[in-house]
Amino acid sequence: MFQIDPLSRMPVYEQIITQAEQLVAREILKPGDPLPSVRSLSITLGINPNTIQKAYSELDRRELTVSVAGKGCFVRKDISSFLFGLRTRQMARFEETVRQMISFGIPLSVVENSLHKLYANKEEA
Amino acid sequence: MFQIDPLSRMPVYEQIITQAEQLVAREILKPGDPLPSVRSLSITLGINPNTIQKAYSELDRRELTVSVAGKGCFVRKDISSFLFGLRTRQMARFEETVRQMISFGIPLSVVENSLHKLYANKEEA
DNA sequence: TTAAGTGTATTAGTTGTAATAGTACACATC
DNA sequence: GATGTGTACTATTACAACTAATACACTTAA
Repeated sequence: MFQIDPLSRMPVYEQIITQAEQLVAREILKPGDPLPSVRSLSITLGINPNTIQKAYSELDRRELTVSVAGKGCFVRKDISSFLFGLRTRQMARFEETVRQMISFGIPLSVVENSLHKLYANKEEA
Repeated sequence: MFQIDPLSRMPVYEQIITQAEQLVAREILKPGDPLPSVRSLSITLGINPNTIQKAYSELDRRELTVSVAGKGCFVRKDISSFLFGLRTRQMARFEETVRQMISFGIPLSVVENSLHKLYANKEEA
């Protein structure tokens, strides 16, 4: 369910955050579903429990999950607020990327071409 | 000519690299033009000379500049190789961003809309 | 020739973040 | 009561970014 690339520059806890967000966005994880427990996931991935906890805390803060002592960490029943925030953040990233393309003089036609090609093959993603 | 945001998560030397690339891409810096000297820029920005040197070394490596001991650091006469690499790297970044949009379920129409709006206002960038 | 200004190299030390390690506490469930 | 859950805390290690200080080689111009 979760996979860590130790060679990536992205911190492990960020990798977990990103993957959890994607699992929910792709509806593999649905509202009410439990995430692996802090300890079990730490064993599965071979990393320290504190690192998992750091990721889960951030997921709580982003209103994707609710963690309850003694029970576990669950995807929120209402994730509309999270999904809105996720899309907003991603659109901001996209706009920043496009502004760079413009400042680098990359023509719109080239960008459009790439965009359509990627969306055409969206099954593969 | 260069401005550093100390609050940014981006390392100072990367900020310098990015800004130099943009200055050349926007033709504010042209082939043959000198960059500020390591020492003068370090004083202007209030940072250590070594940090500037690290940025300039990377710019040399990316074939944007040529540094000559005793003379200075200059934009290469032939920057075609650099510009090609720059566009290639930026396209890769763009594709990664779009893949995330897809995995987050953001519709193509929304992305297209944003893209065209940004390119329509390209003067402002 | 000399002085000043260039890039370059080396070594050392400081700072901040990521991650680990170990322990302890509070809560829920059976 | 035992087990499994999230949470909290401190200490430690590892690494990258950055600073600091110094030295060297080269170019230019007085």
